[in-house]
Amino acid sequence: MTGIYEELRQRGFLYQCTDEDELPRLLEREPVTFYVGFDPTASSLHVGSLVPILAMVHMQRAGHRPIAVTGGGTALVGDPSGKTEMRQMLTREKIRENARSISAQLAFFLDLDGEKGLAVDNIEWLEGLGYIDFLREIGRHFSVNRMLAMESYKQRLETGLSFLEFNYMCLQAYDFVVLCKEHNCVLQMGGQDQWGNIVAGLDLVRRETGRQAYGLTFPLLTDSSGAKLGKTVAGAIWLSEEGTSHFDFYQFWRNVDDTDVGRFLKLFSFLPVEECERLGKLEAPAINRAKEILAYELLKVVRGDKAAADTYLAVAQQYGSADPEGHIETSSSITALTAAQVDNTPTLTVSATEAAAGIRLTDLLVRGGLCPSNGEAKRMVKQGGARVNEEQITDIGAIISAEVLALTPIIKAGKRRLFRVEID
RNA sequence: GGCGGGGUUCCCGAGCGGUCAAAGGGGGCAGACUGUAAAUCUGUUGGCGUCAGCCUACGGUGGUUCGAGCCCACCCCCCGCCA
Repeated sequence: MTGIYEELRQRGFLYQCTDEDELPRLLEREPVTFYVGFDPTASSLHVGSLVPILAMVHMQRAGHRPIAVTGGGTALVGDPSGKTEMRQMLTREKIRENARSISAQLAFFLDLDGEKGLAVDNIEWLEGLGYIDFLREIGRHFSVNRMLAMESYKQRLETGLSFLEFNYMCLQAYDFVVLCKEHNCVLQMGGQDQWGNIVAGLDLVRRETGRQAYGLTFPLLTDSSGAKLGKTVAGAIWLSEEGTSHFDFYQFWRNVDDTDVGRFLKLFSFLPVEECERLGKLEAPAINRAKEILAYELLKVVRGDKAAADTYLAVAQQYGSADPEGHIETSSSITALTAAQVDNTPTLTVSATEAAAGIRLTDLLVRGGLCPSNGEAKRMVKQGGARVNEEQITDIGAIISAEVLALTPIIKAGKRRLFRVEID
């Protein structure tokens, strides 16, 4: 059996490690308590956080103990690492609220009940810090000269960096010390932009406790065009269902670039590495099966088995399946799903009275959430992007009659987005 | 605190006082081609409206003008140099 470190490496989770020789050995030798920090800057995590989350899941499965730290304290300061400019300051209430919901989301992926893992918020120990005490005990270990030379500040030294943000690194380093003392935590993991903060943390741990700690970073997740994954104009792809519907979440992964399939399967599914690689290398139309598997497995991990099955079947019903005969081999449970009649298509319900009068197509597009405004709906129709039960309609004034509505028609905007209209 | 340079639509960025909802690029969306992919080409990209009309936008507030992103005053914020 391969070790967890090797497993993570093969799956593409590793970017940098502070000690490539010793850490793998430590991980094989004993259960290690490690931590990953999450910024409560939004009320939900988005797909960008999947890399750290899945890394934690793999680690926990291998017997190690994760600490999910929400940065309710550090978010009051704001991490300047890798950012071009200072982020909008959030209110304390908002941060607390965000921290709570993020913490709850993490508990969906990980066992954080205390024994096998735990969840903490660094506000717990940061809030009560006295300024003078902190400067004398912690501040004295930091060299401003060295901090200024760090990569994470480089960009900000050009555009501007406030003293507030400059302190961020010290606080995060202090987190590590606290976690090490209280919970015996000796490993911190994070995105590659966290390297500077993590290294500062290990240094401080050594100075304060004399213990050897480790750090490990994940690669920044980008799609093949180099753009950060999961941010679209419509907004990020969220992990929560309120933020992004099952259907949209599925479609997002179903439409990734061919060249990303294998990489994403390795990172986000629990299918064997060799299988991920084989699926990612499929040619021409067969690659679409790999994308279905990717979307299905992702949805399974993030939203659960039922959501994944229902959504896959609903989409298959609309678009067909890429491999109906089952020629492509996979260990994914997707193979068990065939021709069921579950329908998870997004649905817009309209009242019987308005249906009787007929409803304008543009109104339906807006109400169904496919277009943000009336103007955009008209544009969509005019350009031929709108379809009602596969029939293209280009008249912007078109009214969908009561007879058509009675058929619970599928309204489409473009090829990928759609919903069904039902009469109440 | 002093001097200088800036704040424009999702982002970058252009913008003679009228013809500016605002050039150009990026991104997005749609169409064609495809494989619900990529590349390419085309169209489109503030809101409302029974489309040739109205409303809201060019950091904020007032002002000058028949008329102001475009001129003036004050204020706020950002950047650079100096203290």
